[in-house]
Amino acid sequence: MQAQERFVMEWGRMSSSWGINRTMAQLHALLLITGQSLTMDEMIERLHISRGNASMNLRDLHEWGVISRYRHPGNRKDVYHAPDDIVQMFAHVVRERKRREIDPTVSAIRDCMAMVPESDQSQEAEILRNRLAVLLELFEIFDEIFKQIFASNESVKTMFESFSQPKSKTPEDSPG
Amino acid sequence: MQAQERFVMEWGRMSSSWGINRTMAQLHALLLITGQSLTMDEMIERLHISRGNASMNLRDLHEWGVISRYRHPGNRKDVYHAPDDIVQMFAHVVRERKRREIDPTVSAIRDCMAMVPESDQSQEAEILRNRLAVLLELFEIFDEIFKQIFASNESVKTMFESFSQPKSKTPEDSPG
DNA sequence: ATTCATTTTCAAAAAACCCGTAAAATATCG
DNA sequence: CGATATTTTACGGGTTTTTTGAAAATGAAT
Repeated sequence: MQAQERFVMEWGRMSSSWGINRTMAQLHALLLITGQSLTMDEMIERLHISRGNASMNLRDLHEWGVISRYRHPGNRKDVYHAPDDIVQMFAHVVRERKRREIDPTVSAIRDCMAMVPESDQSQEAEILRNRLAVLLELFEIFDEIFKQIFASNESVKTMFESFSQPKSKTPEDSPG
Repeated sequence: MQAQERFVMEWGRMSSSWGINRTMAQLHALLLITGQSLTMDEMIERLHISRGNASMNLRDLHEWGVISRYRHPGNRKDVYHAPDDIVQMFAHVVRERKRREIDPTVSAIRDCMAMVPESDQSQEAEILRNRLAVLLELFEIFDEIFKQIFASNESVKTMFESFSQPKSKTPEDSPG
């Protein structure tokens, strides 16, 4: 399937701009776009990567909560699967990145604010205080917007429909 | 100023998670948080970086449109300055990343869709079509939301106030 | 308990990325 | 123009990140 391959390549190419390694992005893309349950061996073969690389990145993807791992009874091999709801998956990634990357930075900004003595009325200090405050507010706003958008499954659907022109939808298979 | 230093370090640390190199993030942070016009030499000294490194990353920041470069009459040295409106700056960065990173990916996804023959009614093809469509819609939604949020200076301000509790604001200096 | 299939770990190799140096280019002044 | 100040470019080496491959660990089946 030529189109699948193309997508996997593109996803891998794009990943570096966002601080994600190529293999992880490609594994994710593969599961996402095929909708199938795949074994590590199948993915190793399709992506031409080593066993160790696959193992580590699949673990990371699992820790990120964007893929799941099953084992069919009577079969020793694990199979990996991406959830069918891509919108939810997206929301999940954003939530996770916030937790891991934004929240620590917000803490750090608060620390910075605490490091400027109240008594310091210099212009330098005033500017610093102001800019830190604006950044904090910005982060809060994005958090708020995100919460409103992805508050629940329902609202995502609503959003989804109100923002986009309805297009033809096709049914999908389910895990397993 | 201890707090400035701390912020610069934090911004540099965070950058790697987002595909931005440390020096570029630190230069940006420095200009952003001090609100001052600084020369390359001043920044080189504060960040302990080389001339070449500073030059290249300042150029990149300028190409990204997040800093400006002036030269005061009778002075040979360039000075660099970050715009005072941090919210606008943020909007600008998002817009730019969309243009550079998202748009090409959206094109690629369209290409992928075009690669699946209409005639192919296999489940594999249906799923692929569906998922690509969902991704496209997602990108469109985010685009739409972003446009609505940052449609104009005014709406940003409105947003800004409606989403966050009003806090004490301090005046700032202007470029020069 | 042993074997066999599979996954995980980790040290080392490879690749990608970043940065400093110094030479080249550009700009300003006399 | 020539001298001086400053910025830019090129590239070699250093650092970090990613990937490999093989050994160790796991765990299911006999």
